[in-house]
Amino acid sequence: MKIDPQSPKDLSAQIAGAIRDAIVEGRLIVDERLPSEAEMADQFSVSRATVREALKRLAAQSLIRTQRGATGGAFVNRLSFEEAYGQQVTTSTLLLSMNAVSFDVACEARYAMERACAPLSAARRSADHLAAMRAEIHRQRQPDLSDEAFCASDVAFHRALVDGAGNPVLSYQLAGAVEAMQPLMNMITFTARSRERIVTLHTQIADGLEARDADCVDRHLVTLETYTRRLARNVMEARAARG
Amino acid sequence: MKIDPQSPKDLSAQIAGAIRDAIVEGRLIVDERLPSEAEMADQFSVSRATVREALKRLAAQSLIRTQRGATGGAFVNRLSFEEAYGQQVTTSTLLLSMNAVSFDVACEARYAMERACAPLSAARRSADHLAAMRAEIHRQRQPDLSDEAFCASDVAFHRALVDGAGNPVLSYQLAGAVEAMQPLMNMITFTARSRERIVTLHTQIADGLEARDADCVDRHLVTLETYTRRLARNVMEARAARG
DNA sequence: GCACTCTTAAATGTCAGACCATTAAATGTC
DNA sequence: GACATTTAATGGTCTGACATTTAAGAGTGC
Repeated sequence: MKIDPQSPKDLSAQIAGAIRDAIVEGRLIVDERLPSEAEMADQFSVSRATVREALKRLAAQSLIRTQRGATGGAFVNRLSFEEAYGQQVTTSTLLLSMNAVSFDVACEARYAMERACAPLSAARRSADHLAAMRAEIHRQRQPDLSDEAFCASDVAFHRALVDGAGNPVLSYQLAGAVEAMQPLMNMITFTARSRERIVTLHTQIADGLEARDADCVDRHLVTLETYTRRLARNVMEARAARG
Repeated sequence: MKIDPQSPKDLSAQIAGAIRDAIVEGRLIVDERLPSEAEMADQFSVSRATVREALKRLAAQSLIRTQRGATGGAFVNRLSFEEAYGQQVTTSTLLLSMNAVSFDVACEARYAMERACAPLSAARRSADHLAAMRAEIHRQRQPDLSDEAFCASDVAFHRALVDGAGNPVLSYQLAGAVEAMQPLMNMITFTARSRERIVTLHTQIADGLEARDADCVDRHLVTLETYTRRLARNVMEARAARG
């Protein structure tokens, strides 16, 4: 692994890139220990501080983990679905909030993906998944539930639907889409949302999954999407008229 | 923004977390300049090196960018679809390669999402998207095309299909799924793949999009998925028998 | 021989101070 | 007014030191 001291890029960025490539290409395998910071500083002919900055970059992406002490060091980290999921949510949330993505576009993407899960979930959902969804519906019926808690329960409901497909890759991919929508959803939740309507649709979706009726689930997901998008449009128009 | 010097976590991780939260919650807005490294070192009562390690963590996630010079500093970065796309691909690729995700599971997730795009793409694809797909099909017909180039063209074809839906959020989400599959696909490409069969299916898909026939596109995507998964299964079985 | 304590060494985490490189604005010069 | 020079601010890098954590080894008592 070599770096170019004349490159316009930071040395720490070059070093981080070289190590990242080695991991992606399999030259460094999971749980393998990297050389100590001092050794790498020698190898790359840079100071230890520069090596450390490179390692922090990799740690921020969960590519390595560090341990202190005698047998410590930096180790190639096995990226877990949990970690990947967290990064996915953060990235998606920022992407939506920073790029003025319209509610319509985000909503369309979310429901398109969720509908892709519906047939798989109808075929494979376990009793546990169904119970989780019923529990969230029950919670959503409590009149004294705060708006924030209702939103969180809504996310949990859809998460259970997605997990029901029994495909961890699909769950990971959809997590970002569903969770990143929550801030956008909050914009309309506090004004015009009819909880009763949503609970009814959730119940119909759960019923469809219980009967393993993919078409039924799909139909009601479409209805939910249509309702949500119309709601958002109304709120936007009302705001435009007022402002 | 405060940090706890007694916390078991690294100071640089705490500082990075505090700044990240400020960005996610909107207390720091796009293109806003952070205090200089020296000022932050004062504010947090840490050394400049520690602040720098925190900033590198944020830079690795594309949350900030830095500029040198008199009016330089660290600025909150507008996360572009391009950057998010790149991170998504890296994360997904590592996730699949490090967690022994079976080809079947990854393939199912990928085609489930791609099929979700099909109706949107059939309705909205522009002439440009169609032309891009035809061009890739033409390339795939060249007998002297290397296996790597065929794979890349395959990815480009499906990317054009997804982009045809005209939803950047969907394109971003699917990019990881499609590109992350490529290394897995390579495992079978060099042995059993029939280019003719794949080119035929690609042509039928493009025809369907040209006719704006969503069902036709979906049907042939299913066929492509089935073919791909059967191919992989055969290769695995052959390997198991040989080994 | 076993269990316990102490020492030691290796590694990361942090700090302080210095210098370099880059950049734009301020200043000077014609 | 246009151009060249200086200057100050800032990130990038280096050096050397010390603190903290951790596991292994050495020593000690029974």
